[in-house]
Amino acid sequence: MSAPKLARVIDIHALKSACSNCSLREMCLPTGLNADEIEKLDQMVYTRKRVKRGDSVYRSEEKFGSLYAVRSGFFKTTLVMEDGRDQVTGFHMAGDMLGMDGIGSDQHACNAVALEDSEVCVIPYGRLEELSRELYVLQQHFHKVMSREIVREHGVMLLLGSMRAEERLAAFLLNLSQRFTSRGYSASEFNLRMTREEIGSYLGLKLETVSRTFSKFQEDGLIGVQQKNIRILDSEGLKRVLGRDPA
Amino acid sequence: MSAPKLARVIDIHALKSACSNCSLREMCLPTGLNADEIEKLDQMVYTRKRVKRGDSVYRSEEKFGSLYAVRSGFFKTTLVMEDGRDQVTGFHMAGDMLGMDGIGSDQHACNAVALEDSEVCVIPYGRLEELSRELYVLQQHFHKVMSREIVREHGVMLLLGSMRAEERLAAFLLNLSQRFTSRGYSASEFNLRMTREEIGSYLGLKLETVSRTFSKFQEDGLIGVQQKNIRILDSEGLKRVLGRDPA
DNA sequence: GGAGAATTTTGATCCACATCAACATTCCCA
DNA sequence: TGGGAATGTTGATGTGGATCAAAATTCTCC
Repeated sequence: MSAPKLARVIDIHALKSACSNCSLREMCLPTGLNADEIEKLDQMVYTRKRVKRGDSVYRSEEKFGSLYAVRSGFFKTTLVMEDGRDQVTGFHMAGDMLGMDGIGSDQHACNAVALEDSEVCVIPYGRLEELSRELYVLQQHFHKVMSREIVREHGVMLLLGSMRAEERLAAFLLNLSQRFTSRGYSASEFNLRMTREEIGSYLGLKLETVSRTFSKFQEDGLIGVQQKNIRILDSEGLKRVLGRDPA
Repeated sequence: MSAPKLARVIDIHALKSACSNCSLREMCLPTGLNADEIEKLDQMVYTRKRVKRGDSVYRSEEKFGSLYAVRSGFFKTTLVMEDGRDQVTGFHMAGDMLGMDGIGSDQHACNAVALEDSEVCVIPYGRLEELSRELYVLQQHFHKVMSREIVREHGVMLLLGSMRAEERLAAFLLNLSQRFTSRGYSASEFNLRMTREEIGSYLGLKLETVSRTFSKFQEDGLIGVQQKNIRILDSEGLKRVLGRDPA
C-alpha cells in the first residue's frame, strides 16, 4: 500500500450559499438559526476541497488549522505505529466531522484518507471558535459533536475489548446500516467502501476472519454478501448475535 | 460485585477561592487569566463533592448537568453491556475531567466510579458554556481537553486493536508512569489503585493474563511487583517491549 | 483481632482466531 | 480492452490468551 498523497485545495468560493442550502444542514449544522446567522456560517465555510480516492485530507503530525465536514464520499481515519502496524480508528461519511483530534496539541493525531472520491467543507478552526462565542446554538452544537465522538469511541473500545469476532462484525453492520438510514439511504442494502482488511483493522480482526464471518452470516441467512454489496436480510438476527452466549 | 451507590453531594461552598489557589491549577485550568477572570472561574466551581471508594460520580443514562474535575483520588469509567459484561474505558486521576460523554445526548454514557476515597469539583455545564463564551482562553482550554480525550481514546483503540498482551501492559505501565510524573509523583514507583481484573478489562485481557504478564516482566527485570506496588526498573526495556517483533 | 470475602498467583488444558497457503475474482489503468 | 495487481474466499494448521482449577495472600469490617 503506497502512502496516500495529499489532496490539492480547490477553492470553490464561487459556489454561493454553501451551508444555507446544503442538504446536510440538519446533519452538520445546529438548528434554530435565523437567516442572518446562517449567513455568518456561510462565511465561515468559504472553501471546499475535493479529495480523490486514496488521498488524505490531513496526515498525522501535520499542523492543525481546520476542521472538515464530509460533504460527500467516504473516509477512514488511521493511526500508524512506528513498526508499520496500522489501526483504522473510524469510518466517516457525509455529515461527519473530521479533524477534532488536532485541537488538543495543534497538530493532527491521525490520517484521514478518502476511500472514494469525496468532498469536504473546510472550516477554519479560528473562525469556528469566534463564531461559537457569538452564536450559542453553534457552540452547543459543536460541543455535542465532540462529545458524540468521545461516546462513539467508547463504543469501539467496548467492541474491541469485550466482544468476539461475530459480535464485532454484527455490531459493525448494524452501525453502518443505522448511519445509512439516518442519511436517508436504505437500511437493508448498501455498498461497503472499505476492504476486508480495513474492516478487520477497525474491528481488531484479520481480513480472513472478516471474510469467514461474512460467509457464516450468509449461510445463517442473516445477510447477503456479494463482494462489497451487503443486503441485511435479518437485522433482528444480527442483533441476537450481539450479546449472545458464546455457545 | 455489588452496584456502586451514588455519592452524596456535599456542598462545601464555604471553602473560599476554590480554583484560585488550587494546586491543580495548571492541570485543569487555562493559563494567562488575570485575577478578575480567575474570580469568575471560582464562581463557576461552587461545589465540591466527596466520593467514597466504590461510589459513583454519575451513572450511565443519568441526566447530564455537570462536568467533574478530579481534585484528588482515582476513578474508573465503565460501560456495561446488557448481558453484564463490562468494559473499563479509562482510569482518571487528579486534574482529569470527567463527564464529557454526557454533553452529546444530555445523558451520561458511562459510569464514573471512585477506586479510592476521592473528591471532585463540580462544574455546572451551563455555567461553563456561558463563561467560555466570555473568556477566550477558557473556551480554548475546554476544547483542548475534549480533543485530548478523543486522542487518548484513539490510543486505546490502537492498543486494543493491534497490540499483543505484553505490549498492552507495557503501554499501560508507561502511560501511568508518565501521568504520575506530570503530576509531580515518582515515575518509577507507584501504587495501582485498580485490581488486575480492572486492568484486564481496560486492556481487553483476562485478569490471569495480566497477572502472568506482570510476573514475566518481573522475571525479565523490567519491573518489581508486590501486589499493588509497582517499581519500574527498566523503562527503556518496557519501551522495547512495545513495537517489538512477536518473536 | 479474626473470619470470611476478595484478590492474586500459578498450573493444566482448550479454543477462537491468527497464520500460512492456494486459488478465484475483481479492479484498475496503460 | 487486456494483463497484472489488489482483493476476496476457503482450507489446513498453529498459538496466544482464555478458561478451569486450586491454593496463597491480602483486604475488610464486625
